[in-house]
Amino acid sequence: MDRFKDVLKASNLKSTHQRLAILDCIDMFGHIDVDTLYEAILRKYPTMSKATLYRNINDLISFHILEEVKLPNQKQQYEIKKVPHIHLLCTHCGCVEDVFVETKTLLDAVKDKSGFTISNSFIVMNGTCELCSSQVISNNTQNTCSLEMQTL
Amino acid sequence: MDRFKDVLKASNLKSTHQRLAILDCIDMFGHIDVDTLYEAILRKYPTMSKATLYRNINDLISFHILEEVKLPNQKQQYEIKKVPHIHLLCTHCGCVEDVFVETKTLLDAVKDKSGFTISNSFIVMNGTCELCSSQVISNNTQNTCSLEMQTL
DNA sequence: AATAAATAGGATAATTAATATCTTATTAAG
DNA sequence: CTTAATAAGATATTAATTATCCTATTTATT
Repeated sequence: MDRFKDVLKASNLKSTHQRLAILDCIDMFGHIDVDTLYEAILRKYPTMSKATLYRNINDLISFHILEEVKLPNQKQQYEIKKVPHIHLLCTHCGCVEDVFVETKTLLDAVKDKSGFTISNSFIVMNGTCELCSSQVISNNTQNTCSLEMQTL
Repeated sequence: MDRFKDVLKASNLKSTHQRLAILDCIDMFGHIDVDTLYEAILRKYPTMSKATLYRNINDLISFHILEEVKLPNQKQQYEIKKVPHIHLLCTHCGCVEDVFVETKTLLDAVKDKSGFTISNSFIVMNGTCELCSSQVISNNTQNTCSLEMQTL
């Protein structure tokens, strides 16, 4: 069940309920900002302090367990660190999708042109997701592609 | 001299000294965060209020004259809006370079795989710039590739 | 299981960042 | 030069983030 226990242990971090809740919740949402995360966690742990949330997010990032996701015109979001991938932000419904596509060709081109040694890339694309495209979206209708959290 | 006067006029925005200073300064630095920008502008306009800076940054963004630049592990930066390009962040000296490389192939691949209609892409790469690569950088030595502002 | 050391959590205060409000000043058009 | 529109500055307010300090929990060891 608690695969994140092992992840924490590997970094010599204690498996507190709060940390596991944070990780499970982020994992479930895929991508989430601090406030939404806090709200969601409060339902399960009404006593969790916001300081604890901020502290843990920062700690988990410094141990490379979490990763920040910076999206244009959006609050900072976080995700479980995984293999490199591209983020797609639907500007209609706000959902964020991951897509795994080969980027080596682009990185090589950039390297050649700039002289930079590239170690990492962060790619975000704006657009319209398949669901939103398939519907005629009225001005005040919004899809909600993002998961609701069922159980923590 | 003041090419930004025309830019402002085109959006029916008044050419105040403050706005021109903000635009000139961002243009000179290329990429800059709010605090550095404020500091730099204070040298020329010691009376400029921070509220004015924030207000103008937001206004200029909404008129697509400025654009936010989100870099990993960095404070939010801003640049003059230009044609789409890739940002390279040197993790040694902190400098940010623009590089103009064809991305259509990647966008098409992402589109095919995801079903998203892509309207915009934001690409940042981390790495080591040419100057830093060419030097043996000791732990506490940092290049300063970023411009110092000479005249505003 | 009980104990103890290390570490993390919670509450709160403090700091920092960003925005809103209101009055005065500046811009730009006539 | 005058005037209407808009922007600036000062300040207050709100929001976001971090620091501090004391208590609680975890985990290794007996």
